[in-house]
Amino acid sequence: MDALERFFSNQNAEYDQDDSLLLREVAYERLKDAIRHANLPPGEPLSENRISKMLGISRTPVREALQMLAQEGLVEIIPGRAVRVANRSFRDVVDVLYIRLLLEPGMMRLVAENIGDEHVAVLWDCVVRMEGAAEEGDRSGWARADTVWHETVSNACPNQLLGEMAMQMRNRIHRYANIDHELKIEQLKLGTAEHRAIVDAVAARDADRAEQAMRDHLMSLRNNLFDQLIYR
Amino acid sequence: MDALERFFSNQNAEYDQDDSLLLREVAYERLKDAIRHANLPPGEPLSENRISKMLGISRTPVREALQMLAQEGLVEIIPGRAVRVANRSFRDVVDVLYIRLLLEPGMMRLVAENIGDEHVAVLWDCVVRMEGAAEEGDRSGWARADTVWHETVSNACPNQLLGEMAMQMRNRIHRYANIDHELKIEQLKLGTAEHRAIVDAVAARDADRAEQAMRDHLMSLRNNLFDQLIYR
DNA sequence: GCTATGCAGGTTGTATACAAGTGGCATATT
DNA sequence: AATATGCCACTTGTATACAACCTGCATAGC
Repeated sequence: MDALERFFSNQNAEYDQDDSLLLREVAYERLKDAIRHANLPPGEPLSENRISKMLGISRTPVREALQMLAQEGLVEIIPGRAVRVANRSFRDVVDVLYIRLLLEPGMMRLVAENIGDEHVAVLWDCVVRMEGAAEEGDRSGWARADTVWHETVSNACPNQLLGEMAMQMRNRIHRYANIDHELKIEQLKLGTAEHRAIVDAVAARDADRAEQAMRDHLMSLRNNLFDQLIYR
Repeated sequence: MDALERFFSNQNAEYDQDDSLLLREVAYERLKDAIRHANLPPGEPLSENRISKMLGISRTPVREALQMLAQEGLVEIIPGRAVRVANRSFRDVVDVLYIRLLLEPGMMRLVAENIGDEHVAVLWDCVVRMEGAAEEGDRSGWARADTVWHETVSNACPNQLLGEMAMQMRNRIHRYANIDHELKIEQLKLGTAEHRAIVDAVAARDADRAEQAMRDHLMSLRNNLFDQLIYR
């Protein structure tokens, strides 16, 4: 029983009621979770046969789920030979961060101009949770709040496609770097402050400031990541 | 025999040697061409069964090709009910153009800093062809040169993912608007001049100017499209 | 004339069967 | 001992079979 099998047998209960009615969606969600949370090493082979048996469904929807994940860059399909957890390089992280720096400041501008009060409230709540988690050194709690924060922003973006693309880009980086467990406490605090600055601007519906604050946040993230990734 | 069937029976010869060895790739390419060049109206139903019979392959690779196209926004899958040529709205065009305005100036900066002389030569060649086509009022010739121009830029981008995303965004708009046949001659000439300005900057490896020239080009395109789309 | 019902054809979703190819290991051979 | 060879388990790719569902139309009933 390897890591993947263990992950699925532990988490069965949670998904039993996840009836999207489309098995490929179920397989997609479960595989995505598995790759992100089961610490599957890059290069780990993903056999369609084994996965379909683990999930109790046939190969067809599993195959389709794997192809979705491939288009998102989470898995790598070597035609006719194998399917593996994507082996992202340092270069990929640099590339994705460059794209995020192009997309997300512009997204934040739209968000600031259109966000509703409920979404602002969620963002504030996330910031509060991040502050608490940073104080307690709770990295995974901080990461969860961070994820909800970014999801909220993407959902609040009136340009739906832009929101989706931003989320996809963020997911790519997080998968590779396992950022959650590598940031120092002081970096969590700094990141929290940056999020707060962004929400400040958004709550004031100040598009210029929101855009710039997001840019600052991403550049800070880039610096942190470079430090982490270069010296290890 | 409907439009789709006619398209496939006319174009069989061209693709007989397109042995990607992966039937889903073949189906993908052929469907993509069909949607873009066979004037399939938005909403046109695409039956997996019929397509697989037309292409002489089974439903499985056709299905997978359709799902790829869905992720690119070219077709729309209504789960359990139908697959149709995507019905893009005016709003989608606005959204995609906003994204292009975020991505492509930044891409142009990278291109200007890294492009090789061969690519520059191709870009010049495209501009020359566009000038000729604009003079002669040859819209489809102009569109072909324009497409090659943008493909070349995307390929010259050292950030590969960024290049791919830019191409995808451009494809979305072109499918919806059928831009080729709607632009006025004067707009072709203006567009050509804008392309020339960009290549000028790129050839001089002037990243700032290239970025701004691309931004100008896209804003001009946006204005043209709005004029076309609003008043019809 | 109008509504409801049911049947028929077609659609997608899923499961399964089959084919072709790969890789690794054990064995045989030099 | 080292290398070559052949087999076997396993992989993906494709084809096909089956089930559930939806849609539209025709018919029956009011």
